[in-house]
Parts: sequence; C-alpha cells; structure tokens
Amino acid sequence: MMELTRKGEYAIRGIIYLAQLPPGKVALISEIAEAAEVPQTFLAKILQSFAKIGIVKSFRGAGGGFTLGRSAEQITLREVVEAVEGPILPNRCLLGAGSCERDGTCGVHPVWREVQGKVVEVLDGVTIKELATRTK
Amino acid sequence: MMELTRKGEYAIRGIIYLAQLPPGKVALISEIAEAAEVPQTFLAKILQSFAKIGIVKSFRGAGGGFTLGRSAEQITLREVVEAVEGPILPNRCLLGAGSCERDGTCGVHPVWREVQGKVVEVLDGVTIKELATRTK
DNA sequence: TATAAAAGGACTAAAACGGTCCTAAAGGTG
DNA sequence: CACCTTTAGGACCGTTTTAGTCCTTTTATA
Ligand code: SF4
Ligand code: SF4
Repeated sequence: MMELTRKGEYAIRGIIYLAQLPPGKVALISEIAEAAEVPQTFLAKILQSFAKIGIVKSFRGAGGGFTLGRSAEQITLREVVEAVEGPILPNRCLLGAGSCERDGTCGVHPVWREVQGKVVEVLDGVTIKELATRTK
Repeated sequence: MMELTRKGEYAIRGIIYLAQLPPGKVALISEIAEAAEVPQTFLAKILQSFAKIGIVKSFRGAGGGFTLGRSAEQITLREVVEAVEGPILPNRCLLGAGSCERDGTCGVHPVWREVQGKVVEVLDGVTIKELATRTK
C-alpha cells in the first residue's frame, strides 16, 4: 500500500541533484539523468512539468538546461511528491464532502484523515536542501 | 498518492459489518455485500482470502456464511488493510537492504521509514471493534 | 438426494505505469 | 542568416494492476 511510483522516485532524485549543484548553475537533462540514474526522456517529462509550476526553471538552446526555481530550502519534499503523484490522499473520501455517501456515518473516515495529516506533516517537514546535504 | 484501492475499502466495510453483528452470528455473503454496498462476487473473493489467514471464519452449505475469526477488538485496521493491499510501504527501498543500491548514501530513505512508521502506528492503533461501534 | 452455501479458477475490460520516439520551437553562435 | 543545441509537446506502446464477472467444484445441511 501507498507506494511511490518510479516517477516520484525519479523526480526526487533529479531535484536533489539540482540542489547539490552550485547555486545558479544550469545542468543538462542528460547530465541530471546520468547522475540520478534515471531514464533521460522520462526525467525530461518530469522536469518539464516542474518547470510549469515553477519548482525548476528551464532554458532552451545552447547553454540551456535546468536550475531550481527557488532556493532548495524553500522546496519541500511534499511539494515535489504532490507535483508528480497528486495530493496525499489515503482514501478518495478525503477529497470533498459527498465523494462517499457514507462519510457522515463512517467511523473509518477520521482515521484516513489522521493518516493523511501525519504523512503531510512528515513530508512538509523536510526540505530539498536537507535532503541534498544529507545525500552523498 | 497512497490511495487505498476499492478492494481495501470493500474489505473494511465488509468486516465492519461482521463486527456489528451479534457475536457468533453467521452472515451470508449476499447479506454482507448488500449492507456494505459492495459487489457481491468481489467481496466473496476478499472474504475468502480473509478466511485463509484467519481474520474471518467461513462455513459452507446451508446455514453457512461468514463470522469474524476472532473478536473484533483483536483485529486491527492495519491487519485488514495489509491483508488486502500488502505491507505499508511508501517506497520499495524499505523492504530489505539492497533493494536500492543507493540506500547507503540516500538522505530520503529515512524519511520514507518515518512515514511508514507513522502510518503503521495509526493503523495499528485502531481496532475493528472501535470502527464498528463508531459507525452507524 | 436435493439444496444451499462458499471455494477455486479462468477470464476480461479498462486504467495506470513506465516508458520511447518524433517533431517543433526557442535560444545561441559564426 | 544559417546552423546547432537544447528543451517542449504530443503521439504512441507494451506491461501490469485494478476491478471485477462467470462457471464449476466442493462441502455441508435438511
Ligand atoms: S465508507 Fe468511510 S472510509 Fe470508506 S470511502 Fe466512505 S467515508 Fe471513506
Ligand atoms: S534513492 Fe533513496 S529513497 Fe530512492 S529508492 Fe533508493 S534508497 Fe530509497
């Protein structure tokens, strides 16, 4: 249960690599993919989607590549994970009332709410900066 | 991320229904399925797998059906969920060393370990009994 | 023996996963 | 301007998982 997909795993590895670079340095997708040991074209898609939401910045043409969109301490692991996997949602009844007609009477509902809260708390509490410095 | 499948959802609903019955009462799969609002043949598979591991007991033939395999306060939500979804495992690197060759140097690894711990803690802390009494 | 269940197995449609490949667009360089 | 480099976007694809159904067999009761 609750498994991160490869997409999520790759996204995290890629962004950590970016965070380990000297600030401002742009890295080629080929370079990131090799360092993170991730299929290049797949990682490209992921970083492109990150560029859209501002987590990374991208530059085209010669001398182009990717950089972090803001400083590593301002990007949380939660953000990265959610960007790629969607919201932390142990059960679909947690998104919006009425998604399950039983939620009013259901004793399990609050448990999922609690699980969600704990996971979000952990993931919100760790920044990419921390991960980058802790990772060799 | 981390979504419970319908199988898991149905399993929980079914077992809660069993827990709400007077102790010792056997219920037909048709009855459980209707009450829990779950496809009958699908629920049958789930309860059959539960019978194998002892969470429920089953009886064939006329007058047969299903009962809890032990008292509701001795069955945790975690057990039910894991029986149907497999172990709580936010990332595959958590099962066994060597499943990721990076785990020695990886700063993310401990975060997943923590997430796993928190979720297990919550799910272990709630019994089917509690859920049954809390659910109308 | 007839009947009432659950058990087991085969099968399936649809979605999600884990990518690849090709073309287009944008930005430097000589 | 022409050419090269690099990301962007879209189409496509094989495999696995999800979410079931259906049919036959076994077991137990009446
Ligand atoms: S029955 Fe309860 S736990 Fe299940 S989806 Fe509905 S509200 Fe959520
Ligand atoms: S890189 Fe780290 S988090 Fe990712 S699978 Fe390997 S050990 Fe786990």
